[in-house]
Amino acid sequence: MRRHAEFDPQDFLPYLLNQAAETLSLEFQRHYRGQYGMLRTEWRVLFHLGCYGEMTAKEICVRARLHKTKVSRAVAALHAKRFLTRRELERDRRHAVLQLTSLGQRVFADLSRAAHAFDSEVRAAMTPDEAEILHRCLIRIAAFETAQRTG
Amino acid sequence: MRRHAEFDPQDFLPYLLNQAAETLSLEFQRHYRGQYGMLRTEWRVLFHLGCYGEMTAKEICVRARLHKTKVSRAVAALHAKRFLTRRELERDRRHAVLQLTSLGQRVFADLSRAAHAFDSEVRAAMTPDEAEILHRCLIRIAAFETAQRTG
DNA sequence: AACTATTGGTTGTAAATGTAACTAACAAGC
DNA sequence: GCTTGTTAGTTACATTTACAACCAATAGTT
Repeated sequence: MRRHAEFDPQDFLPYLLNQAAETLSLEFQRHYRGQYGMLRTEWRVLFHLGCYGEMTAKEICVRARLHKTKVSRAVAALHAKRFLTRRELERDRRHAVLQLTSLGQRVFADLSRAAHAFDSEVRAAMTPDEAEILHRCLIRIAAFETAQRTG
Repeated sequence: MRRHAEFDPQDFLPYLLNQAAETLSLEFQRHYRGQYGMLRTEWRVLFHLGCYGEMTAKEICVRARLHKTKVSRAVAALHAKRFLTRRELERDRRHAVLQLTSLGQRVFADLSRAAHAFDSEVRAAMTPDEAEILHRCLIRIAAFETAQRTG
């Protein structure tokens, strides 16, 4: 083994980052998937609507950095579940403002609590200093290049 | 805006981690996808074979934390591209040892170089101390829970 | 040897995603 | 008013992935 080991995958930051992210995603899935039959994109959309209040699909695309087709389908699914309502603007009927229903808000509150708990659990694996540095680094990395996937 | 902002998505570690990971993945894709028409899983498998030398599909599953069906298909694709060979063990014909061809090794060398460069580019966005802490935290997070997706 | 369990790996099928093409509403220029 | 361009959002289709069932080889039990 390790014959050609020019470098260890574990030392390759993009790779490691992916492993870590996937680990957490898979773990948190069971909350929104198991309890509410939601998909990852649906959870993200709900999350944004819950955190920021009503907004249009386009705004969600930009904020959550999701492609508009993904958002479109997630919104349709959440609508079918009666988690949100869509209200067309009269001044520009292309826009539809999305808003959580009270059911949607209850679901958000529940998942939000779970998310908080999960976040704390992750943070417990490190010191406050480490957590802060991690946060800082991730913000920087996430800002690397954002152009083409917000269309 | 920010009416119900009980917490900002940006402060939620799993979420931020995902954003960062996705940003880097998408960016690095163009190397293996554009140049060699490879998929993400194919790149990962090639990467592991290149770093550690020959091994069986099962070993790749464990090391790379990929499901066996993903590995199976990636191996088939890499085989079709003549990037690797499979050699059955006589003592147990269920196992097949996988090994990069010289073509596969050249591709690995090229992508490995690109990966190194990319890694440096990411690291350039932080101090060595930060990079080390980031690395440490990610290792810990990646180890959180690994059971069910290595089968 | 026959019977069951386990393991490495593949294949079939349904669900999810990406990409491009599309519709509808608006805006600007003529 | 008509043409052209842009924007918000949807739909269609092809690619990718997930999950379960499957096959073949081996190991263990009797």
